[in-house]
Amino acid sequence: MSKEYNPKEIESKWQKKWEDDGLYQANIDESRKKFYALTMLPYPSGDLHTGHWYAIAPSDARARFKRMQGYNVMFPIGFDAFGLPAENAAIARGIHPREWTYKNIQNMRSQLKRMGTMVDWRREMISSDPKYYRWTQWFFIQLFKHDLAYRKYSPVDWCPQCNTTLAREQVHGDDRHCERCSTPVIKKDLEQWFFKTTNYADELIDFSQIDWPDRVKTLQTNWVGRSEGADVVFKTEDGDDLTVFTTRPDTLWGATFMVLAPEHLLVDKVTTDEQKEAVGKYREDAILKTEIQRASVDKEKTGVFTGGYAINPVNGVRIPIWIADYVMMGYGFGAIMAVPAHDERDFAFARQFELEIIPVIQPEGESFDGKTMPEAYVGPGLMINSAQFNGTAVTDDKGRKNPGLDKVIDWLEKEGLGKEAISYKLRDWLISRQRYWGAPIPMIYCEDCGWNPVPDKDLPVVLPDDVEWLPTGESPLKLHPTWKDTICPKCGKAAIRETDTMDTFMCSSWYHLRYLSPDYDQGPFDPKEYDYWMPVDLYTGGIEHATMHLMYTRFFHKALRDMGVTEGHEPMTMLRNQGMVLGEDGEKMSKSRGNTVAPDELVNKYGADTVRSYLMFFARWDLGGPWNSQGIGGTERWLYRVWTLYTDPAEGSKPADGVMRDIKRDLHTALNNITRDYEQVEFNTIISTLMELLNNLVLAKRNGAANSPEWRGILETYLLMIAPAVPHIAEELWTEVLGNEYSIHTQKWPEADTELMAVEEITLIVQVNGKLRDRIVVPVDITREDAEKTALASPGAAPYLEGKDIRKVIVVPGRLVNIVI
RNA sequence: GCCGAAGUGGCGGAACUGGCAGACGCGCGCGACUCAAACUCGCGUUCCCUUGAGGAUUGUGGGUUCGAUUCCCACCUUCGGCACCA
Repeated sequence: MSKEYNPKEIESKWQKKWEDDGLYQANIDESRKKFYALTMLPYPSGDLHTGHWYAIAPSDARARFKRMQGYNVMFPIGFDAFGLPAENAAIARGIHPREWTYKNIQNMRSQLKRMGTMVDWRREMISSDPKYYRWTQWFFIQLFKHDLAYRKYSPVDWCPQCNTTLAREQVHGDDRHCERCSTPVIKKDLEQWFFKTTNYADELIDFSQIDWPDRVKTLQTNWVGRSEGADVVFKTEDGDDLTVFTTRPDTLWGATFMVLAPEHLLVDKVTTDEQKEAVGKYREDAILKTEIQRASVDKEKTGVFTGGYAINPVNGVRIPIWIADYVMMGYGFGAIMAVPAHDERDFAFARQFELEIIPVIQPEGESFDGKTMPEAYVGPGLMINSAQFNGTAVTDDKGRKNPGLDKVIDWLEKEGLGKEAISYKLRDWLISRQRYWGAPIPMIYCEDCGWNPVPDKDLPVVLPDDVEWLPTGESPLKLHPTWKDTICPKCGKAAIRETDTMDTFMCSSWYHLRYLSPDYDQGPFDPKEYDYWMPVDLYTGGIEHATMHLMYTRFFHKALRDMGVTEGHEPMTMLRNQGMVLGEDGEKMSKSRGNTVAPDELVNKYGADTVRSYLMFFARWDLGGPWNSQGIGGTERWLYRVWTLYTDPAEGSKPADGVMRDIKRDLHTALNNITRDYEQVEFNTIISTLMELLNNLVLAKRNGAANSPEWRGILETYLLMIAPAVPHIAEELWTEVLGNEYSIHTQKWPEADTELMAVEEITLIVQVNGKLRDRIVVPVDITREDAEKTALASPGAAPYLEGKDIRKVIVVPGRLVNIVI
């Protein structure tokens, strides 16, 4: 048999057979350990692009590896099918978003199948299906009933391009642009639905139960932005409470003025008649500025004195109240105590407006003078000018760990002047969207009864088909003549529906639960399936969702736990991120740049196995990198050479001396390394090890190995090793060439034999002063003494030793001898 | 400014306990095959020079060590995130 390798033919043949046989169906099997492998679901944008392949194909290889290891593996896929592009296509081209979406899904589904994945298609979910979003809506209602969803009127981020509000997480970069369309967002005052993500701030930064990349953990930790400190109650001269949050209560004695955000509620009250005009003007300017864009960091501080004064509760000192836009209404209380001696921003402000600066922390050997200090001092030291606390040590530590803070907070609490407090940058999740193509928020507003959820029996609240998709800034559902009219579920009187839809991140927060039982109608998922499959054992996807999807889904599970829906509170035990495949020019792939690589064309040209293995091989998976259209020839050649190895007749007669021993050692060493690399989700070295091993196999064959009775076993093991990465060629060679029983993908992953890995001889490295001088082949079990003797006498080292005193000889058994002179 | 990741040949990258730097692949060079080319196969390929039992070399500079890509300190560059967060 010496058939040519024809990937096109064998790939479609096996894909069909695998599907017909249901080879990859994942069913509960209590006798086997489960493994839930999950990759982030794609948005059905029309075509599967290289990024999809990069995310899915190596993840599929990893899932196949776990399957061969004996795990019952579920590797599902679905579509994140709600979202703006569908609606924009409707506006631009007059196609219904549903039609556009489902056509794309159909296309992408067949593209996905050409990849040769082990996806169990019976478990597919589509988030825009009513049978799916019925449960998205049900979850919303559960959150509402448990006080985790609420409605609030507040200034919110609005994307003028997408014509909808956004969550804080979906506003990116220093120009505060929309995550989807990159248009800078503006502020609007609107009443919107929020989820109480802030309830879980502390839990969200606890990663003790999960194995996630440090990068993601850091991003989420920074996003939550926990600060420890104290709330301190100042009084205005009128006697109103003016509470501030501070991380530095130890510097309270150095507070020489206060600053309110321009929007702060007390501004009007504290402002004196003389200052009214200036304050009013500043406020107007500040509000305008927020509309355009709030201040860059390095600009000069601006602000206005209100004319009012506050009393510092720790020492009774009267200090002026200013307003300035460097204080944000959205954080803490929208008001600060300013300690210019020990805060850079307050310092800059004080110098700008010639306000008093009183140092209250001083390192030993220094003597600060508020009038001459060149900058704020933020380091450790001893408290001064602070009454009974003088001499208390202040360190660099945050919160209670810092002795100065600890003592002052205790004292504040005892005196009733303030209390320990923690502040977060995390905001509640704004989920209302003024768009059509999303899950309707299942709430009804009645003049008498207020907001009530749609009764369970009326779910899903179905999206009507007959709407106009005009980008008006109002939800298209609102403009529908009848859809919003309904009756109040409480009193039965005429009422209206919520016409906004949900953020699509709501849909993707729980999709991994729907795969468990996509057709289940007694609840969002079948508890039996949940108990068996959850949690996700390995989740793979891009890092761009670190502070969006990956945070939302963790929030979701913590909320589900508190609502009694599930027990687990971490959805994904292990997370690994892939990088991005860039264009050959090193830039992000985009149609407008013309540097995209179409996976369909690659598959036509090379076959799926070559594309799969090249994606695993060409870069570190977690980093990604530029595509190289020449490089793919390397994995193509590898597979052709694999084919030749199995189909060309044996050479020579008998294996030469040591050939079989050497090739078995190579085989098992490679197996050992590949097993480890799969476990560690490091794909590039898997392929390079397989290539290297093939080179050795070719060599061994040339030296007669193919005439050994052991050769067949070696060939079988090699096929098992390549099977997860290149499933088609492995199956073809396994069944059609070796004539083994179908299917290779139900075979067991081989185990590395450590005895066969052992070597009898090693190359002893001889160094003189750490420099390589010789290599000598010696028995592996050579004694220290013999190794030393051999090294000292070695021809490479001897000349360097002549006439020198040998000070020391380091012998590392099995590795090297270092002679120090 | 703060937080994080990464810097190794012409390129992607490897080196998994501190012990042979450059595995594997691309590219390139030479050779075989061919009328010729492509494919394929074989050999070579870190750099430098005064070409040898030579020297240098993992972003830069220091340190620890018999020995450092690996550990420590300082700095530089690139990328990502946050950004007046009190």
